[in-house]
Amino acid sequence: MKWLGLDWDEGPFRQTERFDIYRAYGEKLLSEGKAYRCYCTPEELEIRRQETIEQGKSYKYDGRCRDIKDQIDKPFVLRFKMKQTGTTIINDLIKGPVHYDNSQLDDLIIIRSDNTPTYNFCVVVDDVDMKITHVIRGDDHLNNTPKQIQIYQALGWTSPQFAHLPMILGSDKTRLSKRHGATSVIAYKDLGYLPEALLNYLARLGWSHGDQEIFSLQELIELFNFENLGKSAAIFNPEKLLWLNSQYIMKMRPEDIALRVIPFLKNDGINTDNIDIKWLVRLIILLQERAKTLLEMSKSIKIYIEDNYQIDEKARQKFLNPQGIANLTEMVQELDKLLPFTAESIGSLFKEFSETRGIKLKDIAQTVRVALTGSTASPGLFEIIELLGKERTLKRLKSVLGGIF
RNA sequence: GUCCCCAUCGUCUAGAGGCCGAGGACAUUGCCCUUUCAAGGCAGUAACACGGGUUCGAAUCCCGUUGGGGACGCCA
Repeated sequence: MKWLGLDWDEGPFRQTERFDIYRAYGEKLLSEGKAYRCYCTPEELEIRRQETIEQGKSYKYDGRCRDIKDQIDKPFVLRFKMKQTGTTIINDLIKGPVHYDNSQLDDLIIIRSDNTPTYNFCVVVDDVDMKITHVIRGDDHLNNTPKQIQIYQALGWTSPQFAHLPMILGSDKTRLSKRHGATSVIAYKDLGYLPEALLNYLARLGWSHGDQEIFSLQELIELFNFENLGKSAAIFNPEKLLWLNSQYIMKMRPEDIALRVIPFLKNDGINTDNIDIKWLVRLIILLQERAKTLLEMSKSIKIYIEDNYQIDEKARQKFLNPQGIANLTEMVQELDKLLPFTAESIGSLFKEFSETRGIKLKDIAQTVRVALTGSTASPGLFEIIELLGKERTLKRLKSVLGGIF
């Protein structure tokens, strides 16, 4: 959450540290006759469960220990006495009213035989104890809610407002979980995603504000509401997240990108201590609209920092052929003479070079690009040359020529 | 199986009975720009699951069907 830029006001609270509170509430319900001791063993329950399933019926605890008056000298759990008639209604902020027939709600265990409380009991007690007004959670909890509502009532408390958000599904349409590829939030950090982008993407999943796609955290805080939340599950779409990430990278200040990309460079074995930040920022400006993630950005930067880049084999065959080498040799001489050494003057030189030789600009440009960066794709060549400077440009080009002859 | 939820382009969504011959975004296709790759611009393909109602009029309301998801633990 911290990585996402999210903050919280209280806690965290550990339920394991609050066991006494839950037990006290359990005792209270027991003494008021709203809960009872159940002596059925897990094994017995399992057998009964199997039997009902075999008969094709839905299992529900039959309440056989409800009316045992005397305390028996056997291990027991505390079960909550659910109403058996009538209806429990959730007035959900998102789903609207949801009705449950009380006859299908069974007496759930609130305290285990080892005297520890169960999840469904803990959350209710916590809400009561901490005077929680709104419970907002995934709609996989919707079915627990009617049971919880009855416990709030038994505790003499009006239940909080509920809002059950739709699930986020994986591309296979099953619930997103640790099992299938569902990368954890922090894994996106390592992949070079910006927390702002991920947060934006997640917020837009199941919620909308007209046609707006990009929201700052501040806007999200101001605009987020229950009315514009959707009811149906959404499928996680990595491509759109990637697009959003690239949008954020394009709009971010290059100085800020520099700060965030440095850890990636370090991670790639680059000594970032002697990097000239101003130079790095200039490079980032050129890379900003081409890199979709910080990781991509880092890989691109590496090419301009380290001179031992690899030349793509296909590119070499296509552009560093005999004609290309001849042109490159002449270009090295021209560049060597060039003053001042700026993107503008370099551009003029290239145009003049191609015109006087009757070749296309892109032919010489691509040849130099491949020699200089190892690839047919890069930011504007003249800017790259300027950024590298005369010395390193010539060093790189000569080394390519040297490697061939 | 039982119960609950949900249903608009491949995906995220706009849509609160007439403004919808359904809008935006991602992806995709074509074109433009161009020293490459991007970015950007323009154009295109593409959806109201189906069947009944209600209404002068339904993507919008009701019912059913189908499909999808979730829950059915001495897990959380």
